Amino acid sequence: MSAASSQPVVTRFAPSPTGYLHIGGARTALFNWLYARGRGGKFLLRIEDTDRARSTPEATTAILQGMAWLGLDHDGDVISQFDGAARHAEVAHELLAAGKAYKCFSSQDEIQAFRDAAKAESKSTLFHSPWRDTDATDHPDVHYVVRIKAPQDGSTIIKDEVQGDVTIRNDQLDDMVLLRSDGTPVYMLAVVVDDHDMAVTHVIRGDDHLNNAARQMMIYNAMGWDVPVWAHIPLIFGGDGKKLSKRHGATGAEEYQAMGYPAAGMRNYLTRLGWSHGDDEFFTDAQARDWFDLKGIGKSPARFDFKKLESLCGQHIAQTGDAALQKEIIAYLAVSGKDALSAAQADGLLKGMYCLKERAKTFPELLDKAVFVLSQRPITPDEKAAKNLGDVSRGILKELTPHLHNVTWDRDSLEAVLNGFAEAQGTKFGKLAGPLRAALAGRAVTPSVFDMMLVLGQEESLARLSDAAA
RNA sequence: GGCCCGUUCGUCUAUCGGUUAGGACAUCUGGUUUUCAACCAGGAAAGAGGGGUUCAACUCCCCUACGGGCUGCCA
Repeated sequence: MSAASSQPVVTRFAPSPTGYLHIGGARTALFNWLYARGRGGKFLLRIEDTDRARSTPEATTAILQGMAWLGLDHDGDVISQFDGAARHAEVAHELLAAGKAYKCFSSQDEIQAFRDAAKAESKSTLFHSPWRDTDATDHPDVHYVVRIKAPQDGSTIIKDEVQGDVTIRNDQLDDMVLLRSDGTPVYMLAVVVDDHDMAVTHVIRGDDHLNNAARQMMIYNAMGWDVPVWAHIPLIFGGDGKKLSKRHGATGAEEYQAMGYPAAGMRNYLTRLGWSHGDDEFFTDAQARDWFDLKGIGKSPARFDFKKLESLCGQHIAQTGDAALQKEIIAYLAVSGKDALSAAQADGLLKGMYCLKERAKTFPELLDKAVFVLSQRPITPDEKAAKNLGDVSRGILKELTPHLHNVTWDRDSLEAVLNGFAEAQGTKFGKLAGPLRAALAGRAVTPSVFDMMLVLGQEESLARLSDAAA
């Protein structure tokens, strides 16, 4: 085991700024965050922007926003990998000086020709540079790349916390390029140098990097550096078992935010996707931090299931404090481009939150249940509600209204009055509910009639009732 | 092509050689109810296939099938 296990934990998330924060990347970030936060360690963020053609500042912003939404706060400054280019090159030169790397003068055309030929003959396409052991006096005066001298026999064992020990024969490793012919470092070098310099102890990343770990270990070994603890986690698939892509719907974190899923529910779902702690399904952030470990991560890819996400989100909404929920909903409205709430609406929403949050899985759903408190008089009933406001119903409402003028406006009194009124009419309260919903909310589906009256208050409730009865 | 990884109910998963293979989401049935949701009770539902090892295999080994990854002067 590496020396890293006895040091304070340092993890990092290292996305490429070529687009939004992919939901799979978000989970990788979450795992790193959870691991570090649960152990009093540090969670670092490094933007892998060495591919200048594809990297954009907009993408970096999108990634930062996605992480902010999910509450994944990182320690220290955001590090740009590109900024470290000189240091990366320095390491390559160090390796060159130590005879652990060499200058290769083969042109890309030559290499390509070799690979094409090898492929045609179904032979290994690993390129063996003829320059590995040539004397400097034989070097031509042309551009060259710097390649590492890969070990030629034996094997490399990746001790992975998720995948177990993975053995790769060294003859499967080629003398990979460290510095391009223009002198710039490649990614494979940059990650290793950065992870070492940042003192990263645990590398938790997608398993598409599993094989790369063996290549990267060549650099660690050549430099005499400690190898970090590896944890290569499986990717997330769409519901059909294929790699999660646009046709599955949302792939960007901000899309989930715009769809109105609460961040806490998202964290819970993403944490549980591919990781388990016995039978625990619903948990708080504090529990997640306490429980999260590498051993609990599964080895097979998991499919994204919106139904389960919603179920978990519903539970989180129900457990979140009213004021915090109101704040999150206001933020949701802003990012999803919907109309902002007026001060009165925000106030009403907060007042009604106690009964709204019990019955919504997403913010749009909650807002839909909240129309009664967000609307102003006069209330225009929708089609279904209108059916409950026929002549007979209006007559009943007209008769009922006076009974509500002198009651104490609390649940018990209201229930007593309405039930008594129903009884007097020779009917049951259930019959009254439809017209009352229509009058109070203009809808056929609403929260409890009593809750609405309580939230709206006596004056407003009576006004709406009179409006409808008129 | 070569190398590497994976495969338990529809889905996420538990199990770490001996269990009636457990839970959750979804689904079905019944109940409660003031609409919707929620809630309560119950049901159906799984070890990819084939060989070994063992008294005993979902669990260990091998092969096959299927899925995925790597094999760049991309990250």
